[in-house]
Order: sequence, then structure tokens, then C-alpha cells
Amino acid sequence: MISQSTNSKQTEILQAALKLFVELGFHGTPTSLIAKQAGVANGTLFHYYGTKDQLIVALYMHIKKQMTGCMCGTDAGDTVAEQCRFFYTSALRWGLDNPTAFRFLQQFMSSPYTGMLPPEYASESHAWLQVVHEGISSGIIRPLPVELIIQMISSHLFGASEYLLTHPADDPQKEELIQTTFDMVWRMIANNPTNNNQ
Amino acid sequence: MISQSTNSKQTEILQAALKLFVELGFHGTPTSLIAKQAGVANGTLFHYYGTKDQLIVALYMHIKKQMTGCMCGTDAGDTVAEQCRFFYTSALRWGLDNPTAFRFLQQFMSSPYTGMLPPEYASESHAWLQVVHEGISSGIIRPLPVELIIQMISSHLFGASEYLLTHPADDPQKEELIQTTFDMVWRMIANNPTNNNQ
Amino acid sequence: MISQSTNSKQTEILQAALKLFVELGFHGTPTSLIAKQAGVANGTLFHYYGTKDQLIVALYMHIKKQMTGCMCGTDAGDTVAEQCRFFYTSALRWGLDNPTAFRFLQQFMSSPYTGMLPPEYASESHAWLQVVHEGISSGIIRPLPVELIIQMISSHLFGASEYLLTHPADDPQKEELIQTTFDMVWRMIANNPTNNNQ
Amino acid sequence: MISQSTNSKQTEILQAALKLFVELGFHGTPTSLIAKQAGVANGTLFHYYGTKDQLIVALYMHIKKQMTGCMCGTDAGDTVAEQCRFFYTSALRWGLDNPTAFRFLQQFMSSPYTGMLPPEYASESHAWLQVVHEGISSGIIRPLPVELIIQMISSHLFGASEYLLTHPADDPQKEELIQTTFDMVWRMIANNPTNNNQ
DNA sequence: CATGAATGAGATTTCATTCAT
DNA sequence: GATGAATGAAATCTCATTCAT
Repeated sequence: MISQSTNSKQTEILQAALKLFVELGFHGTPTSLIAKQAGVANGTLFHYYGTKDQLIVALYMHIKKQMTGCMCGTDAGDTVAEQCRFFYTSALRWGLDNPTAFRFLQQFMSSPYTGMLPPEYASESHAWLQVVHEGISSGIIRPLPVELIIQMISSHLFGASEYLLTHPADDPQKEELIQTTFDMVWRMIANNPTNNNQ
Repeated sequence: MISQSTNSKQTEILQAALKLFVELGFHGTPTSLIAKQAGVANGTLFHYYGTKDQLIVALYMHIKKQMTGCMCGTDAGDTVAEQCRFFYTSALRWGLDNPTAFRFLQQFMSSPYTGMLPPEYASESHAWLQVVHEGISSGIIRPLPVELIIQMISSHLFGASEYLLTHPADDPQKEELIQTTFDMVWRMIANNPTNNNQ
Repeated sequence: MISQSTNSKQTEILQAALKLFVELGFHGTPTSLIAKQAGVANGTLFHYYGTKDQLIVALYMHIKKQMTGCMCGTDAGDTVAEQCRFFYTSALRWGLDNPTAFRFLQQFMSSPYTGMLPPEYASESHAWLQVVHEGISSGIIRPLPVELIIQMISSHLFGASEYLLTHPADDPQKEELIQTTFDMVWRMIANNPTNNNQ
Repeated sequence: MISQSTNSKQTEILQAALKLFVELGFHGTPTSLIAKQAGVANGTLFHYYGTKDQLIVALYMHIKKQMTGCMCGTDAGDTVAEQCRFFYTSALRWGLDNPTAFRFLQQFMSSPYTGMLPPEYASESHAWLQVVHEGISSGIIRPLPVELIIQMISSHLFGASEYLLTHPADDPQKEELIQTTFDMVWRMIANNPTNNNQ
């Protein structure tokens, strides 16, 4: 299928770009190097993405979609606590499984490229918004500004990933740490952290 | 004073660089623009800092020193909780008072320039290490890995700053939010968060 | 032919570089001027040669190849004396026909760029080595160190070129001087210069 | 004595410049490096020599004077052959004793700086002119153009130095080679090389 | 679609030179 | 005389982007 092979080139480009951007930074990565690593001609990159900036933004959206995608399980659970745990641990596991992609998100978010995002990518995840709202309404989560809570959870996620990526652990240890860090989050935001949890 | 006027050019360069790096990114900021904004000749920048990269690293070290400096109060308090609160709120207030410097730190830390730091800048603050150790020993802080705790506190600081910088508040509100976010941190790490605190 | 037109840009660059380097020196010749004279964009020069230094070395190898090429006649003659005369006069005629290239070789050889030559360009011409060896073995050439003899012939060549280039002469005179200077060489190295010669 | 210490700085500069120019080339040697190696301030170099170019030319004249100086012995001998031998071996010994200075002369002569020499430095040594003239008149030296002969002797000197500098030899061997190479020169230019010689 | 030679604006960096002290 | 911080013109080199094939 033609579109298949076309997609393959696009994918190669994205993969090469991801690896190199994280390794060398946005500036430190010439498009020519991305093309070479992707095994395509210099011009092909521009054929698909028009601009280096557009490639960077497209890569961000691609990765963000992947990350969000893995949080959309249907078995998120019934209670607010269970849902929060599910969202949190899903995201964290994704970060550990895709460390390069994860670092890219970090790099991107503290760069001037954020300004080039289409508006729908600028706002917070809808799923989190909803569950935090529900948690506050039902008195399970402390009555703090929703955006503050989501911001703190988000930062917590970055911190936990950072720690887990830089401190090697085997799988059971890793799993325990994932649960431990969620426990920390939950103590931080829940009214009665010791009930309903674990 | 001679050393004064000499330093003044270096300082002008650092100030201009800080402003521009945060605004335009490391790549987006030509050294020529920094020099122009600093009111010095192009070559003067290289006279003092040798390389653009070295300027970036020097700027980081300069700012880090400032930030650390403002946490070295002698009235940190006696208890572990009080010391933690002092360190946390001092850092957060510094971040709110120096938003540009704060953003610069963020940008720098998620860039490949971290690799160019001299080793003494790579490790954690000694003050935090000590107080967290003491807290764990005395049973006030939960028995988690010290580095994990410090990592999470650090991430919280970034998250809280982010929130406070993007959500304008008047001074009393701001102060309340500072205390609230420390409260969140303390719940996260303390064994009996409701005692001993506030 | 595609390779023809492709080569054409490279050739233009080499020609312009040769002329300018001899006229203005390596340092006195900006790459931008070379590009302008060659009728190509500034970047094209670096597309082909990577570095100014590499261009200089490439130019040397290009010229050296040309010079060596014109000494590879099949009619070099049978006797050692005839072969020496052929090699010597061929090189000298090449120097007179290509004065700019010749001056470039001189300039290059007494510059620090020699250190950047690949090893195969560092050693003496194989043809000279062989004929001198044979001459010594058969008692025609005096029993001196081979490398000394070749060094002296080489210096002699430079001197003769220098003289002929700075003292204009018509073709017959020139031809006579060529033979005269070879005669000097031969007296210098041969056991019985007056036999076997002329 | 004040003029003494002043001269010392000038001398330091010349020595540093000589070493560095030969090592790194004219272009490859920044004036700042010369000053540092000479142990003087950057500006001092310009105080004495005005310009980098002027420094280069001054250095040439300084060295040339030294070289010529050591050929002005009063015991040059009576016959043309003895005088030639004296001039030749003196110059060659000087080159071997001052290899760096010698290389500098080479480098200078095949550079565009020659054009900046005052006219009295452009012409040949008077001593050589005289003795060669006399040699031709008296039938001892072959009736060739004087300038050709001097040019060839000069080239031989360069060649012999090159060989002796790159092929280490102990003192007796060296002395023998010096005599051998003069022997080669003499065969080249004399009518009856085997008489009157050695 | 895909290529990659060619472009040229612009970035970093160098360094001869000046001048106030 | 001697200094060395400061200069800024100019050089080398990079690299996003185009376009003829």
C-alpha cells in the first residue's frame, strides 16, 4: 500500500527527530541529521512537515496523543480514588516505558515552542478535570482550586518519573514505587487519605 | 571603584542574557542581541564568557547561587517542620519575586546544557538533605528514600510556582496559597501531618 | 553529463582558490572571495570541502596529482641519465607552464598545512626513488644517500623554476636554460658527468 | 639601564613570535598569544612594532641580519673556491644551529610579506655576487648567468638544510655531509671541480 | 513522491588594534 | 613606557529551506 510506505517515512522521521532532539536539544539537531538518521533525503522532511518548527510541534502532538491514548482504558474503576490511581499510574508507567518521549515532553513544555500549539493542546486533560471536580463535589478531594490540584499532580508525575528513571529498580520495586508515589499524591489532595485507599 | 565598573559589564551581559533566553529560548537568542541589549560590544561578551555555551552555564550558576543564597536565613526555626516550611516558602517566594530567573532555571534543567555543569552543581542542596535525614530519623517524616522526597519537594516547588505565576493573586491570597501548597507537601511526606504543623 | 556539471562547480572553486591563495596568501584569502570568484554561493564551497583547511589540502592534492601525471610518459628513455633528464625537464616544464600552481606548491610546502596531508602524499615520488637507486647500483650516480640526492634535485628544480619565472626568456633560450640546469644537476650527482650526457 | 630592559621586552617578543610563527604559521598565531608567551601585555607588542605585519617584517630583517652576520668572517680564505666553501658552510651551519629561524626565512620568502620588505633586503647578498663574478672572470666558475648561479646555490642551501634537519646525524657525520653538499655545489658550478677543491 | 545539490542569510567567534589609566 | 579591557570589523561555518530533476 502506498500510504503505508509514506507513513513509514513520516514515522522514521518522527522517531529520528525524537531521539535526536532529546539527545542534542532542538537547536543542536540539524534537520539534515534527522533526515540522515531517518534514512530519507533532506528535502523529504520538508515535504512532510514544511518547517522544522512544524516538525517539532507535530512531534509533540504525536507523542501527547500516544500518552493520552494509554490512559483511556475502560476499566478505570468506579470510585474517584480508583480513577485517580488509574490515571496517575497509567501516565507514570507510560513515562517509564517511553523515557525519551517523556523527556521530550518536558523539553517541549519549557520551550518557546509551546506558543505554537493549537489551542486544544494548550488546556489540561479533560479526564483529570472531570474526576477532580467530582472528587471535590463529593468531599473526597480537598476543596482547593481544581487547576492547582491538577498542576500539582502533573508536577508530581514529572518528579516521580525523573526519580524512577535515574534510580534503576527491578520490576517489583518499580511497581511498589509507583504505588508509593501515588500514595503521596493522594495524601496531598484527599480529605481522608487513609480510608478508601490501598 | 574599579572592580565595580568592571563587574558592571559582566552584570549587564548576564541580565540581558537572562531576559532574552527566557523570552526567545537559547537558540532564538543571538549573542549579538545580548551584547546590544547589554550595551557592550559584541566581542566583550566573548571576552568575559568565551563561548555562548559558557555564558549559559555561567548564568545558571549565577542564578542558582542567588536562589540558594536567599534560603540561608538563620531564623529557619527549630523543628524539622519549621525548617522545611522555611526552606520551601523561601524558595517559592524567591521564584515568585524572580519569575524570569525561575523560568530560566526550568529551561536550563531540561536542556542538554546540564551536562556542562561542574560536578558540585549537579547534586542536591545540602540543607534539604540534612533536614530530611533528621526528619526521617526522628520519625517525623515518612521512611521513604531521601532522594525521592527531595525530588518530589522540588517538583512541587516548580508546580506551585507555575500555578502562582499563571494565576494572578494579590499578596494576602498569594501568601495563603504559599502556605497551602506547603501544607500539601507536608501531608505528602509527614507521618502525622496534622500535628506539629500550622 | 551530470557528473560533468557537478564537477564544474568543484573545479571552479579550486581554480579560484588557486589564483587567490597565490596572490593573497592563505590567510589573506577569505572563503567568501573564493566563492564569489568561482561564481558559486558561499555555502557551496563548504558543501564540497567542509573546511577552508580541507579545501587547501584538497587543492594541494589536486595539483600534485596533475604535476605527477605529466611525468608519466612512456618514452622516458632507456638509460638512467635519459630517465633523469626526462623527469627533471618534465617537472620543470610543468612548473613553467603552470607558474601559479607551482608557486602554490611552494607556499603549501612551507606552511603548517603539510601536517594535514594523508601519509601517501608525504613521501617522495616513487619514480625518482627507483631511477636514483638504479643509478647508484650501476655506478652511474655517485654513492650518496638516496634521499639526499632526491632532496637536492627537488630544491634544484624549485630554484631553476624560480629563476626562469623571474627572468623572462624566449622559447629557445628557455629550452637551453632547462637543459643547462639539468646539466648542473647531473654534474652534481653523476660519477662521470661528461660521458653519457648530451 | 632602562634601554636594556626595554630591549629585553622587544627581544622576548621577537623570540616568542619566531617560535610561534614557525609552529602555527603567520595566520595561526594571534598577537595575543605572542604577547602572552613573551610575558608582556597585549598592547606592548603594538607599542614596539605598530602592526602585526610590521612585526613579521621586523623579525625577518632581524634574522636575516643575524644570518648574514655569521658569514662575515675575516678568514674567508684567498681563493674563490675557499671563499665559496666558507660562505656556503657558514650559512649551512647557521641553519643547522638555528633551525627555527631557518624555517622562518623559508616561510617568509614564500609568503606575500616579501612585498613589504625595504628594497635593500630584496637583492642578493653582496658577498656572493662579488665572489661569483670573480670566479667567472678568472675561469674558475662556469660562464653562466650570475643570478642563476646564486639562485641555485641558495636553493641548494635550503635543500641541504632540509635534509640535515630531518635526518639526525652526530657531529662528525654532520660535518661530513656539510662538506659533501658543498662538493655537490662546487661540481655544479666549477669548471674543474676536482682541482683546487679539498 | 522523493531527492540532494545549491543557496545565502545569519550565527558564533576571532583577533588586530586602540586608549584610558 | 606599559597595560589589558574593550572594541567591532570581518572571517569561518551552519543549516533551514528551495527547486530542478
